[in-house]
Amino acid sequence: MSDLNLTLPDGQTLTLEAGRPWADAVRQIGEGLLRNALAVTVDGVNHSLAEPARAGGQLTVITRSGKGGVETLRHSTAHLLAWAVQDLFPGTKFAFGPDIENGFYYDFDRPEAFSEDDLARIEARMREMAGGKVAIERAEVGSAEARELFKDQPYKLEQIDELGDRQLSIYRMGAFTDLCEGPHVPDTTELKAFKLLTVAGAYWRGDAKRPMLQRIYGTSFFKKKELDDHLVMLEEAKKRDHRKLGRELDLFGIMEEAGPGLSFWFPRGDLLREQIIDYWKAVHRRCGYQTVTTPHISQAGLWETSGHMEFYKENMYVFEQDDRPYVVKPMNCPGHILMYKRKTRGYRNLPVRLAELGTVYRAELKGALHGLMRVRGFTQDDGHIFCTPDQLEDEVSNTIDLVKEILGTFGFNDFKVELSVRDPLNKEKYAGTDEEWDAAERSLVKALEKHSLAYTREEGEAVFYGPKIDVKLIDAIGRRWQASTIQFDFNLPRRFDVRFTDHEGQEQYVYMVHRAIMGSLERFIGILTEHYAGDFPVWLAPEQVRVLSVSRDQHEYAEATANLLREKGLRVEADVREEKIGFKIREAEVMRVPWMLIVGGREAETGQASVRVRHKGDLGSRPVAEVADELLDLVRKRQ
RNA sequence: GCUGGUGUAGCUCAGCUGGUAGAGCAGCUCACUCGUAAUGAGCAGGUCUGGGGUUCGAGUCCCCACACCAGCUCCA
Repeated sequence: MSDLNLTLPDGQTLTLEAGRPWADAVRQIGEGLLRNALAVTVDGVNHSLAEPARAGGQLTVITRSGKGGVETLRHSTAHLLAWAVQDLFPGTKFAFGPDIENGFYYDFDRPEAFSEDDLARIEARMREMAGGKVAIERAEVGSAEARELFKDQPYKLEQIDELGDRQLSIYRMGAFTDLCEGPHVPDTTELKAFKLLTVAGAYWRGDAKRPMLQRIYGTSFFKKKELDDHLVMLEEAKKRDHRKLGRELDLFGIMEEAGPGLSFWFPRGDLLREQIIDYWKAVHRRCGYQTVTTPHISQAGLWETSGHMEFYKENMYVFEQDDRPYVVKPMNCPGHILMYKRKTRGYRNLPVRLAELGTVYRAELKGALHGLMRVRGFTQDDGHIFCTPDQLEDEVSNTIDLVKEILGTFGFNDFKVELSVRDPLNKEKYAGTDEEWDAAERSLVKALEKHSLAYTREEGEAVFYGPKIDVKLIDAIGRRWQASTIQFDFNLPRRFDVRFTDHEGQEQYVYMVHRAIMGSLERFIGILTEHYAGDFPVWLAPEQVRVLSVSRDQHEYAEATANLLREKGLRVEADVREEKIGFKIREAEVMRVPWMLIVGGREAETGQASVRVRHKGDLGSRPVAEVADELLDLVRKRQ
C-alpha cells in the first residue's frame, strides 16, 4: 500500500498508509485531538473518522469545541430526526435537513400534518434510536447508483439531477440514508442533548410557487447544560415579547376594530415615543440635517414618475378623489425630491440633507404581520442626502457616525454590517452607470474602513437602484435585528431629473443617498421593548418617578413632592390611593416605574423621601432635592 | 399570499364523550389607615370572533369568513 501525504493548516505534514481510517491520521497529531474529533476534511471534502483514506491533501480536523463542531452535531441530529420520521411515518418524502443558527430543521412531504403529539413521539423515538450507538457512515456512489437508491424520493432525485454526473456522498445512520456532503459525528452516542421545538410550513427551495413542505425545527448541543441554557433563553425571549409587554405596560397595541398591522400608541407609549422623536430630531439638526414634513397622500402622477405605480402597486393603498387616482405614500423619497427640486442647486450649496419621521403605509402580506415588528403603517426615520460625487465618502462616513451615536445611546454597540453590491454577472438589470456603481461602492468601503467596521460583502444582494450598507444591531440577549441602512439611488435622480450645477457650470445628476438609522420607529420601539425587557431607562420611561404615600396623613406631602419634581421637568405621578404601601409598591414595580419615592411620617417630617429603585428594593431615605438632581442627571446622560 | 395551529369577561385561563357558561386578577361598593412586590367582604361583568349548517338542543360537531400565533415568502 502506498502512503498518502497530508498537510495540516499550520503547514506541518504527515503521512498515512492508504486504506487506513482517517482516525489514524488524527491520532498521529495527538490522542487528545482524536478524543475531541468528529470528522475530517481533506481538500474540502468531508470524511468520517472510520472511513478508509483514499487520497492525501490539505487536512483539517473538525472537533467538538472547534469551528463547525456544534453545526456538525446539529446536522447529525437532523438526520436522526429524519430517521425517526422514516421509521414512524413510512412513505414520507425527504427534502433538506441542514443545521441553522440556533439548531436545525428537516423538511418533509407527507399528506397528513404533523401534530404536537407527533413531535413528542418522534422525539421519543429519536432517543431510543440514538441510545444504540449507531454508526454514521459515509460512502460514495455514482449518480446512477444514487438515482436507484433514492428512486422513491423525488426531492432527492431533483437534487441529484442538479448535481450532474459525478461521485456523490451519502451518509447512513441505521436504516436511514441521506444524500449529504457531511460532515457528521461518528455515531449516535453524541446525540443526547436535543429537543424538537416546532413544526411549520416551508416552501420547497423557498419558492412560493413550489410545494409547501412541513418543517420540523429542533436544536441540539453536546451538553445537557447548554441545551437547558438555550431553552431558558427561549423562555426569556418569550417573556420579553413586545406584544405582551406593550399590553401589560399600557404602551401600544394593535386594535382589531381598526384593522391588522395598524398600531395604536396609548398615552404611556406616546410619551416614550416622543422621547425618541425629540432626541432623534435634536441629533439630526446638530449633524446638519433639515427636518421636513411631506403629505401622507399625493396624486398618483408622482408615483408614476418614481416607478412605484408600475413596480410596487400591489403594496400601495390607491384610491380616487375628484376622479383622480391618489396614493397613500409608501415611501418619503419622492416628496423629498420635490423639496430638493424647488430650487436650482449648485455644488456650493450641497450637500442638502433632508430628514423626516415620515409615516408611510404599505399593504404587507397579511401572514407577514407581527406585532410592531411588521406593520402596514409605520414611521420611517428617513433621510435623503443630495450631494456631489466628491462629497460621497464624507457623507457616508458621517452617516455611519450617526448610526453609531444613535444606536449607541440605546445600548447597542455591537453590530453586524453587510455591504450589498451588484451581481457582476447581471449588470444590465441595475440602474446607473458602471462609474457610478464603482464610485459609490468605493465610498462605502472607504467609510467602513475608516470606522474599522468589520463587514461582509454580499454580491448580488444590492437592490436594482444602488449599492447599500445594512447594519444589524445585536440586542441584550444576542439576537440580531435589521435597523440602519445606507443606500445609494441612481434611479430616482434620473426619473425625476434631479441635478446640480458643477463648478464648470455643467448640469449633472446629483448623487442621492437614502438612509435610515432606526428603520421604523414602531419596529425600533418593539426591539427596544424586548432589549430592555420593558425596563426602559429613566430618560425613556413614560413615568420616571412615582411618589407613594404610606397612609392618609402623607397624601399632601406626597402631592407636594410630586409637584416639586414635575416642576423640575420630570415625569412623575403621585399614588395617594388609600391602599397598603406593599400593594402600591407592587403596582409601581409591575408597571416598571424606574424610581419610587415612598413617603411616610418620618419622611414628611424631615423633607425626605425613601428611595426605591425598580427591582432593587429599598435604598434608604434622602432629601427630595438631592433625589431630583440625581434623576435629572440620569436623564441628561441618557442612562 | 401559502402550510399548520388557536380564538370563552379588560387580562390569564377552566369548561369530559353536544344538555343551555366558570375561576383568579383588573373594575365598582363597603370596611380597614396601613412602612418597602398583592387587606378582607360583597357586587357587577360574556350575541363563547362573525356568519351559515347538522341537531329536540351547539362554547363543544361541520362549512365559510375574519383575527391572532409558529414558520415560509417578502421586507423596514
